[in-house]
Amino acid sequence: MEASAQDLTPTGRVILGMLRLGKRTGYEIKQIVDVSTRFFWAASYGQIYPELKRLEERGLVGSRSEPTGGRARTEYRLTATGERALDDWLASEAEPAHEVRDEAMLKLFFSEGRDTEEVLETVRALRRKHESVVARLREIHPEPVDPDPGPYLTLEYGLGLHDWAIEWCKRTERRLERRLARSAREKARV
Amino acid sequence: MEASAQDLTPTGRVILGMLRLGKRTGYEIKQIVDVSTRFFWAASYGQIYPELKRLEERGLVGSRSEPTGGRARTEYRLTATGERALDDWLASEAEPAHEVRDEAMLKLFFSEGRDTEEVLETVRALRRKHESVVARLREIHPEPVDPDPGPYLTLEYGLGLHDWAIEWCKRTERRLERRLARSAREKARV
DNA sequence: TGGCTCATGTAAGCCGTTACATGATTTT
DNA sequence: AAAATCATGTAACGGCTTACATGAGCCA
Repeated sequence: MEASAQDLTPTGRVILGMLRLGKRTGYEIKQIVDVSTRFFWAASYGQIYPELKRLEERGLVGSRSEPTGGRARTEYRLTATGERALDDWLASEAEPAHEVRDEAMLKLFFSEGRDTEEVLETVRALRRKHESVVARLREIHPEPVDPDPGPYLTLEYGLGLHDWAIEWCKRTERRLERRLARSAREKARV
Repeated sequence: MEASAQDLTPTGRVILGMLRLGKRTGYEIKQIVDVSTRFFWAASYGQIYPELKRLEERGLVGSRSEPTGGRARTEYRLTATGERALDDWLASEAEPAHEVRDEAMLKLFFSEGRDTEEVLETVRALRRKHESVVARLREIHPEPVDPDPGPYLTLEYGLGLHDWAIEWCKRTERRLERRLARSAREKARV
């Protein structure tokens, strides 16, 4: 039985993809993940190093010791099997995983009856969060040009999505501010 | 030492929140999560039942056996301490967790050089996915009216967000279709 | 009477983060 | 000389999903 796309672990996918993009060491993979896919797919050292070894055992990657002076360093590359597994995964029509954990939304869900001022602070914090993501995304590529699929496409998606979220926050903040002003007026009347 | 908001586990938060909304059994909590928060915060039986027991040990919830005929059934309710923990969490200014795992985006990130037709299929599948989410969200509340924070606010967010994603997919599909037509013309010329 | 819903739980396993440990090289 | 960066790894723990196991009540 051939190793198929379904056998790739989540972190295995990132690793194979990054190796094809020319990354070589576990360290390098982690660095690039942290400024690219981590906005929709993170990976930690605790996953990357063990997974590289497992991928090697399964023949999807090969390794070579390439120290920098006295500093240990292992370069990895895709094998033909690994490349096939990557392509199979990319072409696979299995329902792609999509998970979200958004604590701010969970707070808002349970916010009926809370002080408007407090809720407002939750929304403002959420907006600031999305703004900081947008800022970091803009740093990555200040001048998007490449119309092809690949890193630019997902960057553009991220920018658009977080921009939308910022606008939603602003609208919601205005709504809550009006509520606040209204209840202040009512209080004054009493 | 008082139990503070920081001690609440992720699932613990959902449970306390749902109990305040009037849910009573683990089963009921799971049912409601599956048609509400699960779009931004899921929970499974394997987490809910053990967590209810832990919350009880810590005094944040209380339980009472309330069988339906011969069918075992345990009703839970918030204690004063639990209510305080919930409020503390809602008001806490700790950076709220925000995690995304979007396999479709990961595929697109690694899609440089893939057949345009294949990439197009990935984007179409993504659009269908968002469309099905929007369809399910619309079923929940066909006529949103409530302007207050709470379930309606997050529903509105979900609808807007997934709608935005659908539009992005459509734009991207058109872009890729043009690319496909262009390369078909070029091939014809050769 | 058969299937669905209500209801509770456990066990195995996967996946992941954090913190720790180590040490060389490069930059300031 | 110190701090940052390059580089690799492990251990402990947390959290979650899936599958399994069980059984009562309700409806067609």
